Amino acid sequence: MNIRRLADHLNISIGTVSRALNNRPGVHPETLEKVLKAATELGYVANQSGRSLRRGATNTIGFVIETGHPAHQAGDQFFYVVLDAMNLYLAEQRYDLVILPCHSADDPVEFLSRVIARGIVDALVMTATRRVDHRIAQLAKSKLPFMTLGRSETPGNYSWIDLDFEGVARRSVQEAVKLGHRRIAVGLPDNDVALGYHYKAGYLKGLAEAGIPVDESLLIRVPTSELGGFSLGKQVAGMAGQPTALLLCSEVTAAGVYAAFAEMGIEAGRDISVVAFRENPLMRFLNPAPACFRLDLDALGTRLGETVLDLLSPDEEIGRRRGEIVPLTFVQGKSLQPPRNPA
Amino acid sequence: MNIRRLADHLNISIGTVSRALNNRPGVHPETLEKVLKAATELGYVANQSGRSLRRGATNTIGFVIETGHPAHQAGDQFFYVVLDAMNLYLAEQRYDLVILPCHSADDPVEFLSRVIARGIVDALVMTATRRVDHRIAQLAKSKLPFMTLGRSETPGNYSWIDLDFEGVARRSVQEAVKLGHRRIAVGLPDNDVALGYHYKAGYLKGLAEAGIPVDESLLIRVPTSELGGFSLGKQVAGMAGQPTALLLCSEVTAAGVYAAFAEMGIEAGRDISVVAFRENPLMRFLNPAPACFRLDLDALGTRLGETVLDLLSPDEEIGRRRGEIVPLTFVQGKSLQPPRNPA
DNA sequence: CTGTTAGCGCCTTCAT
DNA sequence: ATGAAGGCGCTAACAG
Repeated sequence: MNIRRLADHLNISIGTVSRALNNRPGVHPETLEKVLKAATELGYVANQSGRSLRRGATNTIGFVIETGHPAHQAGDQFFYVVLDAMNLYLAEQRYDLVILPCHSADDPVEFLSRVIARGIVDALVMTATRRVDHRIAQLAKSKLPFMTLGRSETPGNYSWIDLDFEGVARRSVQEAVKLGHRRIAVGLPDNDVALGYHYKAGYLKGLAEAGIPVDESLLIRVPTSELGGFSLGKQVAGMAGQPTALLLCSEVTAAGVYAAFAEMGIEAGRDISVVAFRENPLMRFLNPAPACFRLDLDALGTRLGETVLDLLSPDEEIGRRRGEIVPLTFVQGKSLQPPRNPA
Repeated sequence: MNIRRLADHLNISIGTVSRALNNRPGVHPETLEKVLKAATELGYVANQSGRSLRRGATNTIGFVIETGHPAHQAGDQFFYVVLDAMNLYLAEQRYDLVILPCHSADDPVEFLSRVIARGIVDALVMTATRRVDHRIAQLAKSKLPFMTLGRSETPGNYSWIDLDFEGVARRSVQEAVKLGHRRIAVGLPDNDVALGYHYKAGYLKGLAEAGIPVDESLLIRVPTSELGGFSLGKQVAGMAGQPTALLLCSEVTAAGVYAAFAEMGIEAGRDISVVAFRENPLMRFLNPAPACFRLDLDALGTRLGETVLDLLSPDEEIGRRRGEIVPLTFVQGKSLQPPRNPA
């Protein structure tokens, strides 16, 4: 079923049918109704290729994920919830959302070249942003509008939304210090992902404010995974001058840390305080409950949708590229308690 | 950059350029080389809309997910690993993979109508299959080839791949019975998802083989989530005639069950034996280690890719629709031990 | 308000 | 081995 057959069926021209279907002005109300009715009955939906070719736009937003990247194996439903809310918003604005998976054996930059050149989307949302991100340089050269979830230091004409990793780290230090902690360890990602740098910056700022000197041995880099968390827990608990608190920049590592502690007979809070990152359903099942930070995933998804569509606005002010930092709320938990021998 | 500009740049016709780029026979080797070189240099990639419109095919496979559906919030990296392997295979066959997310406020059937009619993919992989699945009826009416991950009872001309839920349940019963268990409870999904029926069938078969009468109160339906598992654990532990073993058809519920047991001072294996479903990284951190089943996600992803491309084969035998059940391997764990008071 | 028509980028058939 | 030209389905500009 194409527009010609639909038009023939109605004995009118394809031009009128097209106008009717696209809500263009200047169609007789009666004709409009007839067209819409017939389209529904015959199950007509405009062919995307024809429309895109003609319009030079696809009305589709691409969400790029790297299926091999640890940020996406983070486990819980983070992306599902965010995507759901984002998709809902985009649908209201008559945009489609497709997820473009870049597999682990592919080069992310080449992958993007193809996406850009083939013109399958009008704008992109990038994830797993690195501090220095070649994909951003690549996109900046093209004319395809894009935004990133996560800041990068690579310049370019794009918008971004980032979680307040720096604020979370700083607040975590403050909460620990308030209870008397002075030897505070931190688990950081072992790759170039941007959030690691911001988290570290917040940690350092927090220490500086409290007048605590930095001990490099307390900055521990591990893979962002359960296993990484396990290793982190073992390392921290086995250190010569055992820290009294441990801060985490990822929720998946928390389970690993708890498991390592369990094996060693260490209890979070009582022996070593733990501040996790994002509150998630799994945390409900860690005992004692981890102190962590709450994030409205639904609002984040909607905001992503708004921001990416703003990129396409002809209005210069709306279309202006902008950055936005999403705050998280501290949630008290039994994993954070005064140290046994306050300094 | 389009094919015309590339052709002009080379001072040859677009027909020749197209032939060269598509590996068609009858292009002078020298010309071929020149074209490929220029295409790389100028960053030319065929526009997808133009190509699709002309060819009537997109060289793209769609993977449909429902972002609001519990099957996808299952937590761990199941889909990421499967998608990565599938994508890799498809890329080798020069196909692209896109993920099409159907959001929770959308009607899955309407969503598919749009996907079908707009012609954005050549074939679909469906997930979260229901026992009675309207989407399958819908797709069967269309001419779009598709396959499902998970069987359904809805008829249609499609291929499917399913995990051996029935075999897993039956084997779980056998292992429990072998150790002396007779009161064996089972956690089932509280919705129409197909796997629940197969798991139940295997459970019943296992009981029948062991000559154990069915006690309906031991079939417990809970949401497929950590919280559902938590509720399940509480129910099982609190029952009048407490079961000595509990079988799970989903890995996410395991964490919840363990948490519920922990709160009640019950230890898996010692007090109530537990057989979980799929072995995953998180299980590493449940204590005592759950008995479960191993699945090669990588192989599953590749197999999905092969199966979906087979649908498009002009060779009648290769293109034949077929069903395939993927076996899982039993992995012993300390959560499965003889009951304290063997029957 | 409606009909006609050009052309988006590409591939393929036909002619050379 | 290459060039020329039609047409996939659609929308927008123009003519009526």
